[in-house]
Amino acid sequence: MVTKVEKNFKTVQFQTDLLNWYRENKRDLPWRKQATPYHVWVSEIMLQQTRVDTVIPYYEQFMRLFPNMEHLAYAKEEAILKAWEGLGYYSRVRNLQVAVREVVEQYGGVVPRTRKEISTLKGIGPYTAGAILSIAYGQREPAVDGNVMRVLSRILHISDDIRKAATRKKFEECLYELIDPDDPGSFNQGLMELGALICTPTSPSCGVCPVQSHCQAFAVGIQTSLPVKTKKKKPKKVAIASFLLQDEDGHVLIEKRPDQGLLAGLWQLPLVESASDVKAACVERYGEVIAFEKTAGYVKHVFTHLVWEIDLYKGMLRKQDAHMQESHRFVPVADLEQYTFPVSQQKLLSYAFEEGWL
DNA sequence: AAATCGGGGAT
DNA sequence: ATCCCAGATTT
Repeated sequence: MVTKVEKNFKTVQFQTDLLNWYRENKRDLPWRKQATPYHVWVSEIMLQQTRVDTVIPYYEQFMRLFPNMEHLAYAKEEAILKAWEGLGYYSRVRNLQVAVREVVEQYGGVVPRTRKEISTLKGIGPYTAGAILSIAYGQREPAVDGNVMRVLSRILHISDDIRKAATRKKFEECLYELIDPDDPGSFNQGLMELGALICTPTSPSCGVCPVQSHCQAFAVGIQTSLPVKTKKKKPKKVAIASFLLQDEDGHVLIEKRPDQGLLAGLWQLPLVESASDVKAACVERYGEVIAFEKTAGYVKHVFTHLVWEIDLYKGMLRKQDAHMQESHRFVPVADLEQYTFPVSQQKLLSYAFEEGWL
């Protein structure tokens, strides 16, 4: 067997120190009340790239709406998207439903217990597989997220770029040696909790760290220069013209986005990207527009890899003149809340309400 | 290996 | 402004 962790590392003492601290200091989080595979699964999907405080209310509502795998498996897509509205990375909830259906229909309702099998499920990658297996099933499997890489890069003084995929594997190999054999779930959560509460990115609280004596970075005073992470390039700007188009009854035209790609399947005010002649673009798509005007409405919305700079235009469209497409719908203002809108669109709609246009 | 996929909070 | 967050999937 190849050893990844240095011989003089006091593994058992480290496990004890971490677990004692975790048991005393762990936060009282809703998904820790019931650690069934389904509860852990839902929480871990929501927590991907998303902060604990953001997730809590979504998690509680989601478990009320879909209390078990059968409920989620047979829920309508509109219902699961609505429950995810505002949380971001919407493919997560679609993948979750696909995977839950597979468990219900192919695995007899039992979440698979092996890394190999569970990893075939949509949306379950290396981290989530390890989290479910260790927390719900008590298996000695690593769960390497951003917290764990930061904590371990400091404790073990690992300087590999954590943005590279190979680096995550290196941490997993270390963890197969380090992980506590008696309580792997608490050990993994302890590492993450330590990263969230003590071993924070810019100003770690090393003075009160329960594993300070094990930390090689602290020993030489370089904890704040770890982990090493190459920075990524800035998002690209995209000019957007959004249209608030109402018919003679005051119904609003909304559009369903394609089922692939950015914000897939969510609803929005009709929009065009980088049009030189906005009114012409609007008329070409939807037919003759009355009282078309640019409003003072403007929304800047930042995604991970691009920035939408949205100008809001408004006008009236007669139902009989409108070029209607399958993806579009005129809806009464009171019905808007039934649809799932991304945050950028919620900002636009809020503005329209404030102006008294809706 | 690099790009895509949301949104919010801390610094 | 920049980084980070209990990452996974697609290209």
